[in-house]
Amino acid sequence: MITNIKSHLLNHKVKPSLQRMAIMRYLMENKTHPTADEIYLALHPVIPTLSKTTVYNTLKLLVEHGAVLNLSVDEKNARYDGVTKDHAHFKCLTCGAILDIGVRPSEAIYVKNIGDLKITEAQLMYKGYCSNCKNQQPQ
Amino acid sequence: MITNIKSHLLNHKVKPSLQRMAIMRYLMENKTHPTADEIYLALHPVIPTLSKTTVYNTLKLLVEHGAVLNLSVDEKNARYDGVTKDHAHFKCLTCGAILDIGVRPSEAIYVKNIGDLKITEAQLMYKGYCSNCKNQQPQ
DNA sequence: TATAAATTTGTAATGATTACAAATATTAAA
DNA sequence: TTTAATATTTGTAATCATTACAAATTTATA
Repeated sequence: MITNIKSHLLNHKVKPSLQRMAIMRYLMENKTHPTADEIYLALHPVIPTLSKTTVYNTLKLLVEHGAVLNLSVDEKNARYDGVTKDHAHFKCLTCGAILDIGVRPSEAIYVKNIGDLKITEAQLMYKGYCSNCKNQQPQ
Repeated sequence: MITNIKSHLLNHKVKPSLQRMAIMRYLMENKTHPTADEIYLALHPVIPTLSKTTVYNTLKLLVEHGAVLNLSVDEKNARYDGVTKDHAHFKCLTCGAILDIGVRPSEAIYVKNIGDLKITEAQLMYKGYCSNCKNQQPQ
């Protein structure tokens, strides 16, 4: 069951334009943690007028409004996740795939404060080898 | 007490050239998780012939040999940590400071495998507000 | 010392992201 | 509905971190 895209945006106080809905839908339907460029390449054939700047602007907007997660998993480019609920990520060191995994950082680590620090967010990032790659050498 | 730089490099099978020792020393003495550029700017006055390419090459080499950690905490540039033992990082959302904290991911999360995945590394990243910034608005 | 190998350097390219201003679409006011 | 104001999208040009590459230098070896 795919959540209603428009109401998801409205819930996050984002006005649901054509482009914004397409990008949000893409992230909700594709759990591959795509880059901005991957999103652009996928949507450009569907919305021929779409510009890459709009993809960047929209992702920034969606992240600011909490509708999308920006992952710092990739050294090269930012990656985005339409699933904002608490979860961890796994990056395969061989094929580079980034998978969602069902460990919830906020459950695993019950901290809101460490010393003087006020914690608002905990991203737990695993690296290793996925099932397809664990018998191969790293690239 | 500052660990001997040269033996640290030798332990990691890195030949201790002048430039490599200077970069390694900088990382061990400065726990600020500097970027490549910050390292270059700090060392260039001391080693006038130092080139930025050497800083990049050396950091890459040190990371490959496990002498330095590459953090994916910053969206913009890579950040490096001379402390390679298991620990977590905290990024202040106001001032951008990245602090080491004494939570050890591998202690906090006792996993070597999740499903089919073979875990070799777990980076736990906290975000929030540091003691200096927690009463201010985010930038 | 001569030669080979490793390291460092500088310049030019790459590639992700952003700045900016024009074009277009949407909304509100008259 | 037209008009004006506002928001959104677009394309181009700039920025900036990082890498490619080949020449220069240093270090190790014969």
